[in-house]
Amino acid sequence: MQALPKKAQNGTQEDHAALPRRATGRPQMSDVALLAGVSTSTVSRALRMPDAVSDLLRGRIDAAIDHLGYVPNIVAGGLAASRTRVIGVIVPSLNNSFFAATIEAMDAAFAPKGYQIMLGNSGYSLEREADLLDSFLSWSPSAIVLTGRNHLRRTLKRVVSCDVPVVEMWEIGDHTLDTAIGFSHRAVGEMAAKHLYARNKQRIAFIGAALTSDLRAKERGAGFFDAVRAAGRHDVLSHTIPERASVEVGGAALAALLEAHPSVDGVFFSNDALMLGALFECQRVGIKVPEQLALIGFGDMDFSAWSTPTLSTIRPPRSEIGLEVARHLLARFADPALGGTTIDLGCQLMQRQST
Amino acid sequence: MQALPKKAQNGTQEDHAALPRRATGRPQMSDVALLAGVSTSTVSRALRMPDAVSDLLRGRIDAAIDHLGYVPNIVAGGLAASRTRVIGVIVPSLNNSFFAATIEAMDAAFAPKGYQIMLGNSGYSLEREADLLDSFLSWSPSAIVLTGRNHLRRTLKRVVSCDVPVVEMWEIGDHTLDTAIGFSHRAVGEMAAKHLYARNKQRIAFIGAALTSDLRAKERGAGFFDAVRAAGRHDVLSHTIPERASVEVGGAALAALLEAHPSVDGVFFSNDALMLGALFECQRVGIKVPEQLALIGFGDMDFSAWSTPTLSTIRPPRSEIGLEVARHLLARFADPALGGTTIDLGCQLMQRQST
DNA sequence: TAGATTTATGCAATCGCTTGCAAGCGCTGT
DNA sequence: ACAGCGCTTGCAAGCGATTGCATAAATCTA
Repeated sequence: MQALPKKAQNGTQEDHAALPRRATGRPQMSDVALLAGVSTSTVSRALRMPDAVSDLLRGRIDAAIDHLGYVPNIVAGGLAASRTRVIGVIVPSLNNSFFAATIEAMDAAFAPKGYQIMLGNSGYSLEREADLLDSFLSWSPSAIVLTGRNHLRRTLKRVVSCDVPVVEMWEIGDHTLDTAIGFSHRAVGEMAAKHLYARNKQRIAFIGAALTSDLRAKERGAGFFDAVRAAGRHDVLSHTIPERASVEVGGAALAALLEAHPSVDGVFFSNDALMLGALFECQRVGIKVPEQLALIGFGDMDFSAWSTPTLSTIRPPRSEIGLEVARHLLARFADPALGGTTIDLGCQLMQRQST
Repeated sequence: MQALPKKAQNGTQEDHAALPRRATGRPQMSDVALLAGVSTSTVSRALRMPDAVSDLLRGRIDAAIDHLGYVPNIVAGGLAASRTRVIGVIVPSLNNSFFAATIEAMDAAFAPKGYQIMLGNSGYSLEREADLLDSFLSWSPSAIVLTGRNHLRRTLKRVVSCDVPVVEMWEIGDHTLDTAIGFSHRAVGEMAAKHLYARNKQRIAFIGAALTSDLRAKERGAGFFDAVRAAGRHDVLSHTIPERASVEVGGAALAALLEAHPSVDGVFFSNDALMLGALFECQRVGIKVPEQLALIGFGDMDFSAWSTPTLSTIRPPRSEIGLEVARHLLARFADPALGGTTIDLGCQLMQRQST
């Protein structure tokens, strides 16, 4: 395809000669080298490891680069180096502001170092996660970041056979695939239950959404029940729904819970959105919060601190996770010996008016 | 592949010879070719244009591919073809659920066709947008998707000089860089004002956040004022704040507006989050919604349909935009003659209890 | 049945950069 | 004066695919 679209005069000086088969039209490293009077290897080094090149040449090269407006071809570089500065990140959802904050923070830390996040959305499906992983690996990424500790066998297999740094985020536990950065969801559930008891609530319950796919939410529920049992109560009250957590389903879930167990006086929600829906339901039917019913959630979403009443919740280290993942990986690229660590960033109880 | 980490037997037959300098350890196209008894060009064609290859060979190739678990090296392919199946998408924010929904939809449409979205977060900065564009272009993407119609000169320059399909989303207008898919924010503002008047409100106002950077929100405000003036009112009431829209700032903004203009009886918010904050403020100080004060927002966020009272809002075609962008681009890859269109997806007034 | 087309393959030349290796250079110590 | 050392630099061989062109085989005229 020569004629119309592109032009491609990347030849040495005469552009009458046989045109190259393809061309990007942009200046390339050899142009920079020519202009600076050095070889391409030196240009490459000036870019990759600046202090391996003398000040004199580095100056000439830099000048040539911005004279030409040279932008390296990352794809060519990636092929030659057989790895790209891509970080494959797989999250279960984008709509969920938890992960959005984590990704923003991660990206903010990676971008200045020249690493590009490649985002994948598994939709809480482990199958899809495995597929995404495969397609990410074909980019020869510098690292892979997965959400949670639960993966398909083939995911694990691929990941170990590919010898690429992997970090699991947003959840920690005993075993570790490689590196885990997050917090214990079980501890979150326990914290919620203990807090409700501390606020003198007697019959406390758990409302969870989409627990079959959102295993971290399920863990929070399990931690909650552990604490209930540890307190000597044996009636484990809960209402769970198959739908994804949202304000919409929160109200109905609360209504259903109260219908089944009218004496409940405190509720822990697997997610703040559910709790907000429940708060609206309380306003609708005239339940006093927190006097009649105490509410505590998870996530510390935007609205929780500013609703009427304000909502108690447990705040996960959303951006901290992203930042820490980036930090860890960056350190590891510099020194591959690192890795295999588990970092617990903990969670914070935000006590507000609803409890 | 067998031997543990890397091994690299991509030689012709004897692997005792000097090992290659580097190797990925994964099987490559030549392995597939060898096993299927064809040349690599045939394998490549079987992958790229299946019906250019005979059924017999295609069968053998497919078998070889999944026998070896071959995954093509996208980077090598990208270099050879001088373009990758990457779509560079730049949005102003990820936390904002508007764009998250658009991206999810776009990704869902692109992924099955083998295109990978590369996401960039400009943080509402045009400078950063331009930088991101540069770094995306060095990936030789198949297309670039930008948010909005407002860009730096150098962004435009780069984009035209690179001869890559570009679509601007979430906003349309008269001029078009290449293709625009979205809706008119001015029309949204007008719709809001007209609706408030239709509900018999007399003194209506606009509350906007971060209008200097969020030019689409500003447009919505401008459309609102247009309609106010068209209705013969000349006191254009508004309160704007520099912070980004959030539930937090919505309450304070409403309080400030009412302090300055106590007679206001209807408010249009540049964003639903602001409106929710204002609703909480109303609950706090005992303002009756909609009797004393009507509220209408923009975005139709998760909570708007389920709050107490439910909130009127104007719903943008969030996922529709993503889907349409993907559709357009996919069609265009097949037939490069397309392009230069503007698609207005419109917005929908969701009338609820707050007006 | 020979000649003209139309497929279906393979050959080999790239795509634009990275990097192992070796050569060049200016010093130092003896 | 020269071997030895460290630091820069260039040479050239890849990295693993894609694809223009040529060729072989199959199909279609006349």
